[in-house]
Amino acid sequence: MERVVTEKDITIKDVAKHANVSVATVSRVLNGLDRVSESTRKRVLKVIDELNFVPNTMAASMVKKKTNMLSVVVPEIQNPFYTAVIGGTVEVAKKAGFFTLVVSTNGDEAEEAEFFESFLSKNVDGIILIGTHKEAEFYRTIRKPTVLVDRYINNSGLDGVMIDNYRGAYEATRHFLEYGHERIAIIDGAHDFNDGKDRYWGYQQAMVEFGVTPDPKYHKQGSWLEESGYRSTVELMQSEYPPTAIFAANNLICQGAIKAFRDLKLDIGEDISLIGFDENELAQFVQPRVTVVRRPTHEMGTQAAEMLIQKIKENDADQSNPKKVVLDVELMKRGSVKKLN
Amino acid sequence: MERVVTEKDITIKDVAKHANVSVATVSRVLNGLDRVSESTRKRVLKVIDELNFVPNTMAASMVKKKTNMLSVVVPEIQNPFYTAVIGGTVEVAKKAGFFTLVVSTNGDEAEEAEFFESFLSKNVDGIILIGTHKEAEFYRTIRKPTVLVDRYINNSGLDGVMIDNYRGAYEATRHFLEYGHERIAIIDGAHDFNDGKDRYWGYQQAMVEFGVTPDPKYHKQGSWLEESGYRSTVELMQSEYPPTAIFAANNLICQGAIKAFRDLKLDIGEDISLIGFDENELAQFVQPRVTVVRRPTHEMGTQAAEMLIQKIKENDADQSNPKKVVLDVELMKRGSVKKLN
DNA sequence: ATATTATGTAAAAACGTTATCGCAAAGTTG
DNA sequence: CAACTTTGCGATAACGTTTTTACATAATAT
Repeated sequence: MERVVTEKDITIKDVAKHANVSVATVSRVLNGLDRVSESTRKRVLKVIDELNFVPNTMAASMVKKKTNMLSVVVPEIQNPFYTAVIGGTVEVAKKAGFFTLVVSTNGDEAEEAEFFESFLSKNVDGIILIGTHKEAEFYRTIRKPTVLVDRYINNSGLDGVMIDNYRGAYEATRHFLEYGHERIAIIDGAHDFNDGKDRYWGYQQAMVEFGVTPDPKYHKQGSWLEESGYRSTVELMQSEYPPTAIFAANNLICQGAIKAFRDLKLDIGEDISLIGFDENELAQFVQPRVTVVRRPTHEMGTQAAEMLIQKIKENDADQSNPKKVVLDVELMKRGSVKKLN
Repeated sequence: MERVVTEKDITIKDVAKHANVSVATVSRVLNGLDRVSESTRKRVLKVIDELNFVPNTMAASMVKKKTNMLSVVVPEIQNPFYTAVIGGTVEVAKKAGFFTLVVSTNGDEAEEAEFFESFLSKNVDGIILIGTHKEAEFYRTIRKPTVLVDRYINNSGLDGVMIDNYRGAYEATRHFLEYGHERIAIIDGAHDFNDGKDRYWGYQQAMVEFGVTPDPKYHKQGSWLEESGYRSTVELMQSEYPPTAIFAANNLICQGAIKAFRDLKLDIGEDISLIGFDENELAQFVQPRVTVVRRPTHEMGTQAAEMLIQKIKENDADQSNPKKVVLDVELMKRGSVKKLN
């Protein structure tokens, strides 16, 4: 049986032998930091090409203690918000010569922990993390340059790129109020992280400022998923005093609400006013389109990657003085809010 | 300044020293293949815990020549079809003890090639690939267990998990024909890969079988993106003899068509009949919902991962006898096709 | 009691690189 | 032309594991 010689068997030693130089020299031409005469450089390069040699980066990074890999850890790879963030980080990482590994934890603390125990977390040069763990303790044990995205954990000691959730919700609610709404409902999920809390808080603040007392029956708290948004919307609209306006605190809840209105035969912008948080497919589809709080998803990814790479270059895993960046949100006014005054 | 001792400095040697055993013994308890007396096992384990030792998997895999990592390479991480496949592979990979690295090539041949030159491709135990390259030559140089998904490249020598694109398109078209349609249009993109070709082919076959000659003006070939689907739909509907039915050959094109109908104020299932390929958000939203050809996206991922892991275990990078699995598609009949007869 | 086999462990050689020394040969200075 | 500097390269020690070989000691068989 004929045996095919695969490239992986060829090492730097073979190259050295064929080129009549030492392995050190081959390594030098490979990395190009040290001076090598032009003639030997050419010769070595030629042999490398002939033998189809590809260096074993694993061995290299063992001694260099660098892998040129980042990883970005997200709760859910199917959510467009997260893929947008991923897109951003991959983009800048690549420019800086880093490869990006994507890990999805399914929002499960155990899976997240498992990742940090694994091969990856140890050999990656840095981590971009949209965390699932709630306690700061977990984050403090991370011994790697790390940047949190979206959800910031107080006392985690880590850098973070966030958006102003408070202001986003505040602006949305104020928009309702300025258009004369008072029976304004908010649909959100668990307040496990700051983002959720802040959105609720922003909503409340705006209400209070306009002299409207937030009514608990207009706060529907379920999960952050579409189905929950659907159910909450139906309940609200079928209650005795249905709201005239609904703030859907994330993209999936908003989609649920839109579907509910479709099934309840309620016209958005007419029978009911709606503002969503984050862009989503349906918000852009229905007529009139739905006003949403937009955040710079892609930019969150690029920002985080830039900060992380900076940290890596400075060899900085220091957790004593975390840097936080807050990006701005924007209220995309479209036709889903009816003017009552 | 107080110096924090980080875990990464602790090696198997330290453990050995503290436990009064040799490094070999520590390795043995770590891997558990060799017999170690219960007492020393306990002792070593205790030290490992105390010192917070975590083995450097990089070093390990260098000698083992195994990393327990797979990678899945997709053209576009934002497309839900691909994320579904990813979800499937990650699921079974994890069960088998493999970590999955996700790489997105943006449908760019150069980026794909770059990946195969990089660290990852060399140190991963196997690859699941939704390829971007068109020539078989590229695939024949891959010296790793690899399974192609969705797009099969003839003569690549690689295993593949595909679906029956031909039959999917055939069934869709036949459905139109059986409901009395004759002016049936197809909107697709470039025929770069088999999937696209086969879908067009299936459409044509059905037409011919029903004695309807496919009219070239009803074949709109643009890109596979939403915008192109939108434009093609508008052109078709504004032409002199608009079709009564449209087959949108992928998820994005279908979304484009739905948006076009909205803007043209055409009622789906009434003014125009529509069948899409692949599930999508809008197809499930509009009323009536849109009939689509459904393929088992998640299962494509799980199947591929199973085949790959099998191959890895058998240490099989043989390209002489590729195994192909073709999964079945299903026509999800909903309300978007009007009966004309 | 002796020969045989099983058990538990240590020592050392890999794995494929890079980094540190060190030493010739060639180039530069005064 | 002697005394330095460069320049170019080879030897070799890391890096942190696993694997192989070898060798005691304990258990079992005859």
